[in-house]
Amino acid sequence: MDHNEGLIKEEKPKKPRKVPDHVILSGGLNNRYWVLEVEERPGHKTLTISCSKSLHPTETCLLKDGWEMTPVCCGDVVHMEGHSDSGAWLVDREQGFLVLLPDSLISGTSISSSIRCMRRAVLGDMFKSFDGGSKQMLNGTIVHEVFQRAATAKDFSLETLSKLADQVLQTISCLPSNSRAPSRCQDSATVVTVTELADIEENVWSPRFGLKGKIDVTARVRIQRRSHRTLEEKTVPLELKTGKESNSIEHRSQVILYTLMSLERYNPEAGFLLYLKTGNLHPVVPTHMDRRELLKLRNTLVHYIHNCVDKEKKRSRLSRLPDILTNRQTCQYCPQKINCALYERAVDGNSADVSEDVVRDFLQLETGHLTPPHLSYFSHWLLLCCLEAATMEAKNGRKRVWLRTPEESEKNGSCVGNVQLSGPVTIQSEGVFLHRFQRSSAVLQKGLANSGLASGDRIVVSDQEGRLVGLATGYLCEVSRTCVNLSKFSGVLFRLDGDEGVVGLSTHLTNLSRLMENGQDSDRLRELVVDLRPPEFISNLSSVLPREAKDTVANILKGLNKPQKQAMKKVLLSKDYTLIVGMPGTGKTTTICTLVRILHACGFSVLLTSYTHSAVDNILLKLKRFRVGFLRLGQGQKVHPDILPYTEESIRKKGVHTLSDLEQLYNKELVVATTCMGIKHPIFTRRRFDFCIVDEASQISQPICMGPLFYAKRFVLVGDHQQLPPIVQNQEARSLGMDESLFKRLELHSEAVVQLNVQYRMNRQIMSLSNSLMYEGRLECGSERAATALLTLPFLVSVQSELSSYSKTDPQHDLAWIQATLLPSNPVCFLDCSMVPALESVEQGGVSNHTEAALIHKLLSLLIKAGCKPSDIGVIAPYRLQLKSISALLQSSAFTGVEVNTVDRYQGRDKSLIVFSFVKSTAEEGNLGELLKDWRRLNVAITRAKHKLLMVGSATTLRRYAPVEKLLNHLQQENMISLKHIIPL
DNA sequence: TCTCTGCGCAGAGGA
Repeated sequence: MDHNEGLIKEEKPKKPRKVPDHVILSGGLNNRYWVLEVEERPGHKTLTISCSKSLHPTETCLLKDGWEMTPVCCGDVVHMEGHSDSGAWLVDREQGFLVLLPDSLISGTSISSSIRCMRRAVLGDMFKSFDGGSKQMLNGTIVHEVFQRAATAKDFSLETLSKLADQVLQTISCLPSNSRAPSRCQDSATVVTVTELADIEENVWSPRFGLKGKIDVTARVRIQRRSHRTLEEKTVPLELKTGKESNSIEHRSQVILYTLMSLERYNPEAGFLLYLKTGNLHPVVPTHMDRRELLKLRNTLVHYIHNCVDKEKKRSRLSRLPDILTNRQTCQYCPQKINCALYERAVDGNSADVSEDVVRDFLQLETGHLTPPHLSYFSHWLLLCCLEAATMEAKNGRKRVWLRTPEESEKNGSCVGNVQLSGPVTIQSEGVFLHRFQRSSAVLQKGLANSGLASGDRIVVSDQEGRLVGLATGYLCEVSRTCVNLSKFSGVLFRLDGDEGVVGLSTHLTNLSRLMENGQDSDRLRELVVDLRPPEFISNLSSVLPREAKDTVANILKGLNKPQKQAMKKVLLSKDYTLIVGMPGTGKTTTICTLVRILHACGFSVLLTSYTHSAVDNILLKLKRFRVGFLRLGQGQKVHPDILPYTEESIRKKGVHTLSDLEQLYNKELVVATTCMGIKHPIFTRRRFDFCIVDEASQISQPICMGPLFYAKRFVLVGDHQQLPPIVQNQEARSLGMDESLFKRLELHSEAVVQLNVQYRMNRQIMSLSNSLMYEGRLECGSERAATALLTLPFLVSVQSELSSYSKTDPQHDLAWIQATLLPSNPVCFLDCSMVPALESVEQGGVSNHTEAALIHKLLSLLIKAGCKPSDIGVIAPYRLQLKSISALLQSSAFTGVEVNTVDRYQGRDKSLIVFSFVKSTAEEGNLGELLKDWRRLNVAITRAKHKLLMVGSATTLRRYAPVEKLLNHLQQENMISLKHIIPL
């Protein structure tokens, strides 16, 4: 018997009985239930659910009349609509809804597109297609814009329309053929008149139904029913259509979904479809059946989106998608064609054997140009991205906007609640509004200044009660100011949440899909990236170097050291790519800047990119000084102030009126700079470059790094794989190689690699640490001056004598170790706290070590007293929580300027003096943590100091980390200082 | 066991 029971348990997919930390459950209107059990019977399904994290008490939910087909699993979160009879919910034909995974908001268009093809809707969620769209779509966008502007101005006269059209686009020939104000809808029984516009492009998030969308027009209407002889005022959604007047299920479904998602805002009973070609207004009055069927579609869609990987024997693999349609007509215009075929072959390469002829022909047509290695590269990275996306989704902070109260969110600094509009809303520029918010008087004393939100942050505006979620998004201009239009809510209390956004990995997947396309750019890149075809070089410089540029180039080269010169030469000779390894302190930025100058002088066009905005701007700031012109693409909010004049936004302000003006703006500069993610810019539909340079390349994941490479004939990757790799959150994805950058992958072709090994940052002793840890002695000092540079401490003598006298009066305290530590002539010190002891403390959200923090505080006080400038000091720790505890001790003004940051954030930067807190110190075995196991992170940490590096940690614990052990073994006796007890000062 | 930067968005029509 026991044996049997064991077997049955094994068969059922075992889901954790415990609810994970990030899941938030609740009862009430916006309830969230956890599914504990699913029992299937013919014709119905019973769920055991609970809205309490303790999973007690439980309730039941009976699904029937088609609802039993809902793909709900144990461990899912669901939302219940309808009512329960003492804990027993019923969802059937007549009543109730079940919303699966309600915190994944699905857009109205996704759902309506799933009516025709569920597979397309799922793929559409994964891959944002790149194709610029059709003429009709462009026309649609323009006409929408014109209509909405005319509606705002309440003027539909032909003159106004054509004026507005001119504003939208200078060259326009397509206007709605019927330009009268479309405000009436008549059928025999009712007359509907639009009386007022409440909003344009209203953004709606509906966590109750798991929906989101943008409503073209929200209108106030007067409904006159002949039979009742009554007048009714209503607010309703209006969906504009510029194409054929089809009144199709898709169009109507969109409207039905809009009425559902705005239920809490104004409870519309109906919505309208407005066809601009004819001016006809079609009422859409949703029935329970309509809503029921659309929510069922939503549930199926969200199920596929969330379960794109499944686990078999602890190994994840891609799940099957809904079947491919065999109706070629529907597929003809599908933008997901290639992804549809790729996915089919990626998941099951042999499926072509069993499928129908039409499908086989389709697969051949779309993917026939690809070899098995290509397909497996695609499916491998697709799996990695799906794994990573799942981890990111679980942590997705956006749902906190509706699941957490503002008070809860304020505690971790991501929110400001209880604010009111104060003062008038002003228009900043076209469609951008400036709002002022103020704490309502009840909570005024708390103030806004020290919330976690800072100017430049993206924020989401919602109402305090959670009825109007995601009303608008915008940027925080100054504390208490934002740019969104909310003038209609003058009496409402708002909350502002920091918006991390939902990035997902759609750029990764889009790039991967692009790599598989059948076309010149993709074919070439596939050959280099996937097939690893060896890069080719030409043999003679004279053929690439224009005669008139020779002198200029020679002049520029003068300032470079030998390996830097080699790098320049290699790039010029390359036909495919060059990899530049920039070891710490070897002047990567200078090298890139010089490279751009040379290429520019030769008349080559250059696409200059990096992963982060700051890295892009660092190069541009240098470039600017050499009078090399460039165009900087990207959000002004993120760009360095000194680079702002070079952005498209700023140049446009000076007057770009015609298409040729725009063309000029995009083509004028040889050098265009942006981040790797910024490649969706329209400039890339036209322009190709001679060279693409990618900085920070060893920190960028392969699918992102290849993005800009599509647009250039040759590329240069700059990085150092001995420093930090791309960050991958999902453990399995990391173990399957997601943290291998393209830089690392291509490095096997050593003929393409140039090493910059001459460094000017560290003095000899500091450099030798890194040399023994990572570079096997290859790193060299560029000058005797750099090699011997020491920290300057003008008042050291007085500090030392103070310490001596303290030692004399208190002989039990031997302070000689501090005196030794302070000496500039002792550039590397490891302060061993094993004996103190200085134990770490593990809290939720991180690890810290208060003793190390206190020690660092003392050391810095003395060093600053001895004359070290606070701005020359950097404090580094691997864990955020430790930074917090150190910063807390450095509050006094004496420390202003000391920069406390993580290893990761210090990459690419340096300071004269660096103090590194290892934090980890534990008596027990195990639980070592990942961060310090990484050789590369340690390498970064010890190569940030120019003149002096102080390390604080417990050698006995740290020896258990292989990289730290190697470091400790290298340290000479005089570098190791063992502390016996806590400092007495 | 905790390191973090990118992103505008959903929808613009066509069968």
